[in-house]
Amino acid sequence: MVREPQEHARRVGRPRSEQADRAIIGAALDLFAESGAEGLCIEKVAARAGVGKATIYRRWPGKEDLLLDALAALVAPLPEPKGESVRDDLASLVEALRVESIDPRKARQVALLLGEGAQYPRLIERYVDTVVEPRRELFRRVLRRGMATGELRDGTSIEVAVDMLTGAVLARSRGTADRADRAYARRVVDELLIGLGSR
Amino acid sequence: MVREPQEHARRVGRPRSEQADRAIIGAALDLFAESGAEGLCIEKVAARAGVGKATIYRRWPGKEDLLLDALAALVAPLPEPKGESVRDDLASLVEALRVESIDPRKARQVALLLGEGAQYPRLIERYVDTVVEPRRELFRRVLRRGMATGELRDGTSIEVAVDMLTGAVLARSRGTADRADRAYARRVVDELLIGLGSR
Amino acid sequence: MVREPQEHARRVGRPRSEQADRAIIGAALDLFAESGAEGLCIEKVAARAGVGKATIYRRWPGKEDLLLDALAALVAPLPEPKGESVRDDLASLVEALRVESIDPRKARQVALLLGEGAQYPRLIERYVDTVVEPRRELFRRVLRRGMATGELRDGTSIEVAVDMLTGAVLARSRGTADRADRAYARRVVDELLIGLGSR
Amino acid sequence: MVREPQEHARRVGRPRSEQADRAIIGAALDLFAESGAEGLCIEKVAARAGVGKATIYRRWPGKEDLLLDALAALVAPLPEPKGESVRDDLASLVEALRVESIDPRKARQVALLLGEGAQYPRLIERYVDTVVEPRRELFRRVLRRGMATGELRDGTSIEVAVDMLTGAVLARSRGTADRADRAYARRVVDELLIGLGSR
DNA sequence: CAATAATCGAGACGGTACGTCGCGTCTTGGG
DNA sequence: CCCAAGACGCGACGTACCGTCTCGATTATTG
Repeated sequence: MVREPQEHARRVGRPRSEQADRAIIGAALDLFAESGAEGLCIEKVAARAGVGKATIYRRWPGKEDLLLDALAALVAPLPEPKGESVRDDLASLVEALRVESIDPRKARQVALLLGEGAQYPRLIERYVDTVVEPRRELFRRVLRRGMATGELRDGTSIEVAVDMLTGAVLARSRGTADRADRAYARRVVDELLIGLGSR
Repeated sequence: MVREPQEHARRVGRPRSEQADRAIIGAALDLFAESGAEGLCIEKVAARAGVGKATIYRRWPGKEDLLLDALAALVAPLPEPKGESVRDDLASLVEALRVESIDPRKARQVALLLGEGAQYPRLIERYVDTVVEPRRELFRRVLRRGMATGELRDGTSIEVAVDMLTGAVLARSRGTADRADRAYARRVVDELLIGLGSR
Repeated sequence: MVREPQEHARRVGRPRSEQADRAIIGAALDLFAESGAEGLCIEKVAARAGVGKATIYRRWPGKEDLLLDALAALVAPLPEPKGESVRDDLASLVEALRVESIDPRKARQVALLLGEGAQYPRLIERYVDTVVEPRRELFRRVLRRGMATGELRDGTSIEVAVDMLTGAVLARSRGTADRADRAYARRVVDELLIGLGSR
Repeated sequence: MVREPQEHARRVGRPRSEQADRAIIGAALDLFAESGAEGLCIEKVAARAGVGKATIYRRWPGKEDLLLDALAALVAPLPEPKGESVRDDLASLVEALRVESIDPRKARQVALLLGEGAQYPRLIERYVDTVVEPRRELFRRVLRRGMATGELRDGTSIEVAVDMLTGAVLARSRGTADRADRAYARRVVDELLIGLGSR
């Protein structure tokens, strides 16, 4: 007899409706886009999704959790580095972050997690695992490759470099004026590669 | 006619109680520290401060505004650069940011403003003016001085450098693991000064 | 100085709105009349009364309590006995009960109290004190007068007689067929006065 | 073609489980006894009976119907009159009613039907047919026998007499104080037989 | 010094959303 | 066709806060 390949035993009872899943996530994203995190309330999500409130609470314990899952559906993968030039690859990654940071939905997503992390450590942990870490790993791979090919100086701290590259976009996204433009990514990468120090 | 030396005309009637002001701010900070922005509600602030709700609404239009004022009371000035070495000055500024970022109250403050900015542009604007900009200016002054003294390479982009220095701390403050340690600030500054590129 | 005639110290804060009181009771009676105890829900009462739910819950702990107070507004006093003939007086009291028992609202009121008494002993107690007992006392006074004037036999048990007179109406009000008619009250009184036994 | 002797055509497929029937009725009675009609809900009945909700709805259209059937299981037949003395027979019937009325489950049963009758006329009708009428008929038979044997006065109204005898117990069961005691039944019967009037 | 006027605490007001519970129906896989 | 399990849309529950609005009682300034 063949072992059951599924991780969990098949649940008894009526299975959850995937259509309801989709309707809820869709309604949540709509409402979030229209009126932000404050304006998102379970009652309206349920009404717009054509779903009972209990159907939502059966899946998520509260609105933050729902919102997180909904926003996760928005996470677009960063572009795969082309592998030709470390400078170009880093710039295209930073540029992708910059483009995302202009979307106010992404900004709120980051803030939600950054701010409520202390209250919902489980959520932030999952977000870091599924979103932040894979993206940092992309940067790391490029940086390691650069050190291997000699494009980058030996002995550089990869983690610190990742912090500066991704953090620059975060720092710029605060405030409404002086938004980063298309040239921003390249300038960040160049400054970091060349170094501020005189030689 | 004599010019009124005060900004606003002197009001008749009973003046507002400064004791109430202090009690409200104190209660708001307590509650924010205990349960975060979500857990902070005017009714609890009023109850804890021993104050009527109207006394709060007479001063602030809503909870965000109250919260912002309360949090502003927490903003500590960054250390004044000593002016000896650009490398040391930058490191001490970054270190001050890092220390702040460990305080969950500060993390929430940043996040609240970063995330709800789109909904409350007036608030974020004021925050940027009164908190963010003065701090960036400190970094700028050190960087300009470095370029003047020759410690820093000419032609570097000051704004981009500020982004990377301050953003690195932001990037690190996401997630709970791999918290930045005391040596972090110096490493960030050194990597940036030396540059990642090989030469 | 004159003693304060009010039983309780004047409450601080905004006093409760008597208009809200009336609107709530009115809406509750309307809904009860339309759809019975099952159909009466606080949410609808609030909506029809143009009142927040909290305004109701501030006054009554739940729907039973509200309903009881609302129904108490329906209690009409029994007719005062004329004092001429015991037979006539009893008949007119029984007739008043019979007329009431035809009103389905009264029937439900009785049933609510009779049935849920075990769950809400406080309520049934108050109902008995304010409604049942005063009415029984009316019967008792007539019966005592009859014994004093010689219209009634000495040694009769007043409580038992009250039970039979009022209970007959209760017994008849069960079921929909064979409703008691106008002559019913007199027949009950006559049968009881004459006695069933042959002599 | 052979006539089907059973009332309903024999159904194909798996027959209904009699064990489920019993478990449901038992659970319903338990819950009714514990928390009254309000506290009885199908979900709890199903859970306690170890039965799916559909299994209940396959048998009864709603909770009232289930409750009625469950309560019918509680109806004990009144004692058969011995036929020796009308006075004794009536007293034993009234006494049986009195004993029943002390059981709070019976009181609620009566109230449920008395009060919700207007909303569920089908139910009250069936209850009157199957429970009330047979009991009244017992009283009637005794009273008719009494008139035949001369123990009772000719011309008495049997229906009115039944109302008074059974209603007295109803009237007494309202309120918690002054519960009827063992001697109550005999006193009711005697007062009625002798009559209140002086002679 | 009395009148005026804004503030104070308390708490009720009409609302909105919360998260829970129960309804009666429907949908699984299995007997 | 029945069964246990449990999800479904629905709607009422009772609670918590929102921001506003009276209350009677306190202060200051003004006439």
